[in-house]
This record gives sequence, structure tokens and C-alpha cells, in this order.
Amino acid sequence: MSRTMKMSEGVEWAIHSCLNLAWANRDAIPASRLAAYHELPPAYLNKQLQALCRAGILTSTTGPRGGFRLARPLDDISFMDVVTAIEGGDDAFACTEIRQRGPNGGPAENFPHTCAVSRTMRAAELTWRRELAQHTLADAKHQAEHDAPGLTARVRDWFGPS
Amino acid sequence: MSRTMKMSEGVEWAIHSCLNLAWANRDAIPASRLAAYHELPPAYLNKQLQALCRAGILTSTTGPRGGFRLARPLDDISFMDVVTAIEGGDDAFACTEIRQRGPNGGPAENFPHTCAVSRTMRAAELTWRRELAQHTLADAKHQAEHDAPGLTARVRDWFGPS
DNA sequence: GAAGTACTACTCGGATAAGAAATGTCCGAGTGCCGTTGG
DNA sequence: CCAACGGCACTCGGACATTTCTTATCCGAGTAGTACTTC
Repeated sequence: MSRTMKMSEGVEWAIHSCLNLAWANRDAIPASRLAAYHELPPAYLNKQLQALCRAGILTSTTGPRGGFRLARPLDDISFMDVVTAIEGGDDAFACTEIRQRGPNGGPAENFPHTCAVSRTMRAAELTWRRELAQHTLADAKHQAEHDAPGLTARVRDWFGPS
Repeated sequence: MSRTMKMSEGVEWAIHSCLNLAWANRDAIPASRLAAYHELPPAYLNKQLQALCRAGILTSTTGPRGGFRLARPLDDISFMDVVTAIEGGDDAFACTEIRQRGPNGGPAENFPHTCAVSRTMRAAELTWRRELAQHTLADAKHQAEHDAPGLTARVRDWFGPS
């Protein structure tokens, strides 16, 4: 009905920023510059990149000529890694075990099996996670380069020489 | 990082209520009674069931001896149907096309291909939706009955004779 | 001229506001049932 | 006794609060570079 079950837009920002970091191929790029490239709020993008640092996807350096850089090559960063870093690893469907409440409920010992509803939901989410884990940012980079041939050079030029 | 990308708990309530409707096998059951079975806020559950009515999964009747009933058999109601009814059909990942913004952006004509990031995200979600669409509430009902043999009779008895 | 030092500008990082959205509540419109009344 | 009628209790339905969470912003701690002072 309503627009719930929405993924944070920070995921989109994070992925594109990682791609830009790879294309720019510089030592470190500050959040403000990465934000300017997509006209995003700088401080908020910084917040998202912090999450990537905590997840070990990026590394950060403070001070002049500081900023963010990739912690490992793109083919070692899956979509799932980024989603987990930003969104957290919890399942979207949180079973609250309402079947155990109410008149026909009782102590948890009466319910040795996990809820059938929960099983189906989790299985579906698992296929989603698996699919995300099988695609890396390197794949996205190659596809984007294939779609827009001159993109790599344009991005590198805009971010300037190393 | 935070607990975002969370599915509404209304989905869980809706599925269990549909199962209870099937087990009770009565003409119509009011939201208050369905809520009491799981100790849920009656008015809010009513709100969720309204969404199922709009989606054509349930039918509603007002007045005494009114309430909700299933609009079609359980094997014709998939998990996807319920999720769509409650959460809406929009994708969790909403591509905002940030690649088109900024210095290297430009008019949409410059981007004939859909964003590679978006493609991957949508493909993953599609597997999730497909998995949900392949399982019906009848499957869940059978599994639950298999897990807890006496459940069917207990539920029907609690809701009382037709 | 070279080395040491203080200063400045710039970065991330986390704490703090603002806004949106999910969650929860309440009252009105409508409907079927039941008792009453009249034939 | 039977039928029609009026009242009543019960239901959904949508409009209205409240709480939570995402989104966004701001300022401080720390760092590297730079210019200046001193030997």
C-alpha cells in the first residue's frame, strides 16, 4: 500500500562513489568532491562513506589531501557487501512470532519448528542476497564502460590528476 | 547500518490472519476477533485487512455478523500477493539516476541504457519476487499443520462454530 | 642556506536537528438483527 | 398468529495523533602542508 520496504538511497550513492573512486584512480578523494560530482549533500554522503569504512570497504584519511580510497579492488566488493554496510545485515522480514501469543500460544517450547511463514520469507530473501553477492562492483564498472565508452576518461579528467 | 529496509509487520499479521480465516472456516470474522487471537491492536489490524480487501484477497461485510472472509482459496493467494497488497508494488531499490546529475551528466538522451547498478539491483529483487510468487498460503497452511498436528482443530474451536 | 617551529586550511567523525513515514487510535456511516406493535 | 416497523448493537472505513526512523546539518578533533623564524 504505502511506500515502505524502501532501501536507503545511501546504497545508490555508495555504489556510484565506489565506481568513481576506481575511475579517478587517485590517492584519496574527499567526500565533498565525490558529492559534487553527483550534486549530493556533502555531509550526508560523508556519513554513508563512514559506514563503508566501518565495513572495511573504504579507508579514510583526515587532513589536507585526505579523503576516502578503496580498501580493496572492485572485484572483491560485491553488491551485497555495500548493501550490508549501509542497510545492516538484518532480514527485511522480521518474524515476531505472533503465533506464540494469544489463547492458543504458550511457551516457546511448544513451538519446536520455526514458523512456516518465516521460513518462506527468509528463503526468498536468501535468493535475493545470493544474487547480490554474486555480482561485484567490477561487473558494474565494466557494464557502465561498455554502455558509455568515453566515461572512464571523463570521470578521471574531472577528478583531476593524481 | 541502521535497521532500515524493514518490511512492515503488517505483512506477518496479514498472512497469519488469512491462515486463521481458512482454518476457522466460518462465514465472516471481524477484525477484532482476528486481532484477539494474536493479541494485536484491533484497529490497526483492521487497517491492514482493508488493504487486503483493496487487493481483492479478502472481502468485507459491515454490520452484525459481518467481518472479513477470503475472496478466493488459499492456493490462489501467493506470498507475493500479500506483500504487494501491504507494501505496495514498488521496488525496494529506487534508482534516482544520480549519474545524470552533475558535471558529466546531461539530458536523459545521453543515457540510452538503464543504469548498470539499477539493472543488477532489479534483477536481484526479481528473484526475490519470483520466489515469493511461487509459494502460496496453502503451502504455508500445510506446513504449519504438519509442524503442529492439532493446530487446525484448536483454531477452529477457538473461533467457534460457524 | 637549512632546520625547526608555529600556524593555517582542510579532512573525517560523531553528536545534534528536521522532516517523513510507519504505527496506532478514534469516531462516523452503514447494515443486519431483534423486539415490538399493529393487523 | 403473522407481518411490518423502529430501534439497537455491531462492523468496516477512513480521518486524525503519536512515535520511530530516515534524512540532513553542524561543529570539534586531528592532520598535513606551509610559511616564518632562528641558527
